[in-house]
Parts: sequence; C-alpha cells; structure tokens
Amino acid sequence: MSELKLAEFLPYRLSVLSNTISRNIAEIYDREFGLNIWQWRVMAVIGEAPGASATDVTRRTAMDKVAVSRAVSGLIELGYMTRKASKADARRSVLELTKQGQAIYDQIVPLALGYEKQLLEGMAASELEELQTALSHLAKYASPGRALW
Amino acid sequence: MSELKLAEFLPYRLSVLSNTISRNIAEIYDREFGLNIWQWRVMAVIGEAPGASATDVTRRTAMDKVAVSRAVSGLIELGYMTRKASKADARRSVLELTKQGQAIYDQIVPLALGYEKQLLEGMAASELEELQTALSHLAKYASPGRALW
DNA sequence: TTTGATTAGTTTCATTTGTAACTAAATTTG
DNA sequence: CAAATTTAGTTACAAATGAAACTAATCAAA
Repeated sequence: MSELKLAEFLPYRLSVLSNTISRNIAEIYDREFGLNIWQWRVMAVIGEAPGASATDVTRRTAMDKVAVSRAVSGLIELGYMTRKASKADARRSVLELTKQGQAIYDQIVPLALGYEKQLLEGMAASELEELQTALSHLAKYASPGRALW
Repeated sequence: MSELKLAEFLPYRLSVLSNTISRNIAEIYDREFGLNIWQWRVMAVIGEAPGASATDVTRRTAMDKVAVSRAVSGLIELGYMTRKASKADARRSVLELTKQGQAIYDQIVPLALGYEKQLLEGMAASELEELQTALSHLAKYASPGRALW
C-alpha cells in the first residue's frame, strides 16, 4: 500500500524551495535595479558571453525565445543592452551590454554570489559537492524527452 | 574579483531543475486527469488530511489563499471535491474528496511515487539522505523573513 | 535561380497568476 | 453588548506567461 506525504515528496520540496529562492532574488533585482528574473538571466548570459544571440541565450538559460525577446526589449528600454543584426546572418541578433548595463552587471554579480553563499552558510564543502552531484543526477533523469512514468 | 557562471549558480540550477520536473508532472496530471498542479496539490493535502480547510491547505502547501480558492472551485466542478462550511466556524471550509476524487487520488499517488523513484534511480540511499539534508538546510536559509543579502 | 523548407526573432491573443478590494463571520475591546 | 478589528475566503482587475501565427532572412534542391 503506497502512501504519499506531500511535504516529503521530492518534486514538491524542490518546487517550494526553488520558488522561495527565486522570489527572494527577484525581489532584490526588482527593487534595486528594476529587473525581473528573465532580464537578469539574459544579462547574466551576455555578461558571460558578450555578442551572443537570442537563440544562444535560449540554449544557455532554458528560457523560450519569446521570453528572451521580451527580456531583451525590456533591457534595451532600460538602456542596459544593445541589439544589432549580425553581419554574417541578418536574422541573428548580436546582444551586448551597454556601459550602464555592464555597471549594473558588475554590481549584481557580487550580490548574487553573496546570496548563494548565505544559502550555503554552514554547509560543509563535501556536502555541497554531494548536493551538486545529486542535482546533476536529477537534472539528467528529469530532462524532458525521457520517457516518464 | 568575483565571477558568475550562471550554469553553476545554485538558485539558477534549482530553478531550471524544479521547473523541468514540475512541467513533466503537470503534463501527466493534465493529460490523464484534467488537473493542474495546484488542483493536484490541494487534492494531495485533502487526501492526507480530509476535512482540512482552505487555510490549512495554504499552510501546508505554500500556496496563497487565492490559488487555493481557485483550485478548490475547479475540483468541485470536476466532481472531485466537496466544500461545506464548518459547524464550529462558518467562515472556515471543510474540504473533502468525493468518492470519485478519492479514486483519482488513489490512482495518482502511485504514479507520483513512481516518478519520484525514477528521478532517484541509481542514487544511493546515503546520497538521497544527504540530498534531503541539503534541501532542508537550503529551505531554512532561504525562508522568507530572513534578512537577505 | 526560383521554389520550398528552415531558422531567428517578434507580435498577437488567450490563459494564468498576483494584488487589491471586497463580503461575511467571528473575535476583541471599551 | 455595540463598535472596531481580525480572520476566512471570493471576486475583480491588472500584469505576466505561453502558444500560435507571423515576418524576414537564409539555406537547400531542382
């Protein structure tokens, strides 16, 4: 006889945890910089890989192309990003941070890392490593495209 | 000099993983039973704790009261749940699964547990335990109300 | 090369979600 | 016990999200 306790069900726990964390972070991004979470993700990718296209961003963020398009539009309006057409392929965009955008990025990165550090406060290095391993395992087994159930 | 690699940033990893899992699960609930994820969560709570009120559900699910109210309405329309006013306090609802709702619940529980099992396939018991510990740690340090950053 | 198919990205529209305002019952307090 | 406050839950409206249709550029093939 199988029983289910929601509070111990892994997908549920992950969902609640992840939503709590995302909400916390989103609140800061919004309050301090007027960014939503997708705008921040796009900035994070372009900060790492300047000149990447919208499609590159979708590949690196698990965002869909509509979300990326909207985030980029918002960032351009805020003056944090530029978009031009690629010389080589006019369909592709070339995304870059403006000076102002780079300044914001440089401010957010330490905040984000600091938040992560707080989350992990008091966790042993070995525990963290195991957590990372476990997340990789789950990501692999949860990846869409697998036959589930 | 601090650097950020989005793909290794814990909040990002958790968010992508959790969304992937939630999406997979939601698709099944919807396809097989016409339920969305909040309806399923409410059913899960009432399956565990028949007679609980909407407020009880909010406490046990991290859903807000509007989401609970909507989910319950949907479940009643589907014929899976009943709602009556509490004798002791007419503001409070008393939520119960119908016979049909109970039958659905009994079908979903093993599917949900089976999915969880697939996610954890090949993970050692000790690893799983460490994962649970790590999630508890994160939940504690991420809980809203803490001073963050 | 022009026709058809594919790819990149945007726009439109329907649905979902979140916030605030609201109703009604119960509780507090003066 | 009447007035004010709090609590439970719903409704209404605005904002966010997702799916599908669309435009424009490139590529493939005959």
